[in-house]
Amino acid sequence: MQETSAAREQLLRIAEELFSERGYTAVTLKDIAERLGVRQAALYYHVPQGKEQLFMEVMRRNFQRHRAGIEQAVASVAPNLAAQLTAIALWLVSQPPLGLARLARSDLPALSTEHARELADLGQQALITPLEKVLSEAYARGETRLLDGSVTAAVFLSMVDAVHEIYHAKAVSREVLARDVVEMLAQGLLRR
Amino acid sequence: MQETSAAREQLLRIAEELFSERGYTAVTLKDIAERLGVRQAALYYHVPQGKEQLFMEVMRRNFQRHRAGIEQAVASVAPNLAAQLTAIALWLVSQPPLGLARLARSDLPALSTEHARELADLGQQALITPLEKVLSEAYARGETRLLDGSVTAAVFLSMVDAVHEIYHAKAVSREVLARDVVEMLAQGLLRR
DNA sequence: ATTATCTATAGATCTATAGATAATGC
DNA sequence: ATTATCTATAGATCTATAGATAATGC
Repeated sequence: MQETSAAREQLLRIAEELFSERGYTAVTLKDIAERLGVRQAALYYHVPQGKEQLFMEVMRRNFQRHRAGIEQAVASVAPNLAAQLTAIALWLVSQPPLGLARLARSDLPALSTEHARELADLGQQALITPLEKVLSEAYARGETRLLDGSVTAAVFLSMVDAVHEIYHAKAVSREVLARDVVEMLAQGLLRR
Repeated sequence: MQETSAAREQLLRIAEELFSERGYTAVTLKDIAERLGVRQAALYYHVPQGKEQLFMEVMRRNFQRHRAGIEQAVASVAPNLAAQLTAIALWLVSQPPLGLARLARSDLPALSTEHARELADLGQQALITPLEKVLSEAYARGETRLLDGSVTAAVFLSMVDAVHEIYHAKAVSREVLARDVVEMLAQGLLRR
């Protein structure tokens, strides 16, 4: 692991904000340096291998944080699907947007194949696998119909990610939107 | 309207494929020219104002086609929410991925403010508004609980878009995934 | 001596323009 | 004459490297 100074920490924080917002290809090192208030070349002191290394470090932390955040969210509520999905959704909307579709379609193709594979794996482990677990346990408790876990997990993540988009246009907090979206998925649109 | 030749038509088709897959910033004119089998400079014969114009023309058509496709999908089935959403979903997964989140967060910021606004408006008219109509009519028929139409519309679109992602990883057709996703949303995950 | 920046710049890539060329249609 | 390409290249931008400078910590 790379040793870490306050300045380096700050760089990773800013880089995560920008990469999460606009993605790997749309963000330049100059954009990041400007936000930090330094010259573009100064970034290379902290990240000698350049932009791709910076993105990889940011994403590794990002997924690691999500793995912990989701685990914590699930453990903090009763073993009940709606409660656990709500807790996960609230965690996710408290963080920068995931943008998994953009990551897969725009960002990963711009990286080396090894790095692309690594991030795909980390995303799987941090996000899909924990959700599959929550879903399969809910099924075992008799809460849900039979579902394909990985499909449901991916759909859930994309719904929650949409909250970040909707939030820009609506005068409602992300928390309220997150709860609405989870209820929508859990209960369904149709009257019963 | 620009006059249109077979070669120009072909260019717009290829450009739409690439832009839909990787987004505005990640696709270069050279990428498009290579797929077409011509030199990068040759594109300027068909699109004298360059990359941004090309993207705008591609997206205008794209949204126009979706407006017609969704209208047609809705009209082709019984006035029943599940049926209409399924028809819309099947239409959407038969087309290149929308990637609305990437459009909003990565692509629009790279365009002039006028063009960004135009595409945001066209997306609203082509996708959100028709879905809101379908939802509010279903509510009027007593089929659904009370919902926020624009939130539900945005969530639906992001779920359906996720099908393109999931499809890469699963040995299931987009059509089957689309039906599963709509049923998931209509019925909800929980047993009743 | 180490840490964290800076200036300057090379090299690559990307968009866009200018002018030449070849094929087809009148 | 028009259509559709080409080669060549200017200009802008982006990543990355080299070497200088200033501040702090021993």
